[in-house]
Amino acid sequence: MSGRHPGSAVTGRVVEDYVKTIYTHTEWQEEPIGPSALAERLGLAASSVTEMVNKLAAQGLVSHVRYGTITLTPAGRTLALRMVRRHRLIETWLVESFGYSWDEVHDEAEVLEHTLSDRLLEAIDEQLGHPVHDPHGDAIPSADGVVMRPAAVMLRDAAEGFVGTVVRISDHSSTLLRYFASERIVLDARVQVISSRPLMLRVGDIDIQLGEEAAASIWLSLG
Amino acid sequence: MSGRHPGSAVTGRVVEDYVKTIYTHTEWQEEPIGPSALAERLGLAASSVTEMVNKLAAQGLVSHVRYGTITLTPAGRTLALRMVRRHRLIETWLVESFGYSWDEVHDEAEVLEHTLSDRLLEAIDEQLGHPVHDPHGDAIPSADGVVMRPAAVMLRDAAEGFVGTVVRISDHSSTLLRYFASERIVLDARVQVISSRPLMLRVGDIDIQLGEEAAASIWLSLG
DNA sequence: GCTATGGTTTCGGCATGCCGAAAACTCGGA
DNA sequence: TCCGAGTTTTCGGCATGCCGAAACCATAGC
Repeated sequence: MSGRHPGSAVTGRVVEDYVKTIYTHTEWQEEPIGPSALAERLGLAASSVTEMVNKLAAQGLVSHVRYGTITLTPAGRTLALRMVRRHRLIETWLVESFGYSWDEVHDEAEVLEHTLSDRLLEAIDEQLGHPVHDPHGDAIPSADGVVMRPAAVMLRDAAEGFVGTVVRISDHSSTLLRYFASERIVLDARVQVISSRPLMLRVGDIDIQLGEEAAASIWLSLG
Repeated sequence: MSGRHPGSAVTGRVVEDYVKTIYTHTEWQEEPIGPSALAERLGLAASSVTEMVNKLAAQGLVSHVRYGTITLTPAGRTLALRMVRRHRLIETWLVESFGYSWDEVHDEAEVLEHTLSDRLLEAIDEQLGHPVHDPHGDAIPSADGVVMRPAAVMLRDAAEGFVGTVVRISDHSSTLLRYFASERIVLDARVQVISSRPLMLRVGDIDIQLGEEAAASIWLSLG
């Protein structure tokens, strides 16, 4: 659009989604994301992603060397944190104020994170009492971009016999989320790793066997 | 877009805005809207409107004869009422639950009306106790498209000496809205028409002179 | 009845974002 | 070192919605 002078901060649904997705990929995993994984997450063709990433790079939100991975610049990270904050605050709000269950909030938050005004969002934050994590246990960055995160291990990597409380459950799959809830695997639940292969988890006095995806979806408190 | 089989109900921000604007034009005025007036209201070029109106007509939302005016079909009216309901419920909610003043809600509602899910909207309706009009006095259609509207005269058309209560204030201009508030011209205020040309209005024990635009922005109860 | 004026429509163009196919590249294994 | 499988990028295309300029129409006034 011609009405945008060069160098101005260009946002918009699409930019916001790319940047947020790039950020969340590295939130619980070290290696930066590549075009095909990003395309996968966004539900787009790889060619579309390459194209868009070039535009993001031109706007200084992302750095990307040809045939390499994609990382956020400080400006990109700031925008990403802003979007993550919005998403998680909205999820929390839907659960607290409207009785959504935590496997239902994702889609609605995905839309609203782009459309609520700052004013409304801060009013919601206020009403909620400035929560620091959402119903899944994911950290809610503060308005100025500070993230508080508890030390945690992924269940998959926890040693046999390890005892801890659940501090995070990935919201990647609604099905899994519902399953966990039905098995009493919820935030702050005390659990014990009985065995690693196959993975057996004791919750209360019940032992549950979990698969690969599940084991990569739960984080336990460390210390 | 290829993924849409012919004849399916196509919605989307743009369609929703056109249809809603066509509807609200005739809400307090009889003659149907023409392309240039519609373009004016939407902030678009007339040529863009002609184009889009053709698409709406092809989808059965609107009827339009070349060089003539634009009217809603039953399907179009249904969609329009849905959008009006959403807009006004959201405005009411922002005022009631977040302390927005009524001259501040419009822009936010303009965005959110397209993005809140039905579920969230109905939850909000519930929390508000199913209001039948918004903070300006505009009717909120019910979920099944029924509109309750009080009998009213536009202030401009009220006879000298007429006494009534304010049942509607047009939200067309924020400036005007703020002015009215400062003069105690609010919903349910009891007012008297002292003279017509120039228009003098008595509110409480104060007489206020109003201009053309103001006189076309206020409706008084009839009977 | 004719024409001028103003609203309406057509047309070519542009920007954004997406796609699939084909070309370009990387890197591990032989 | 060379090859090939798997990624990444390029390229032409498409859909949506918008614009301005030019062509078109309706009708009021003469």
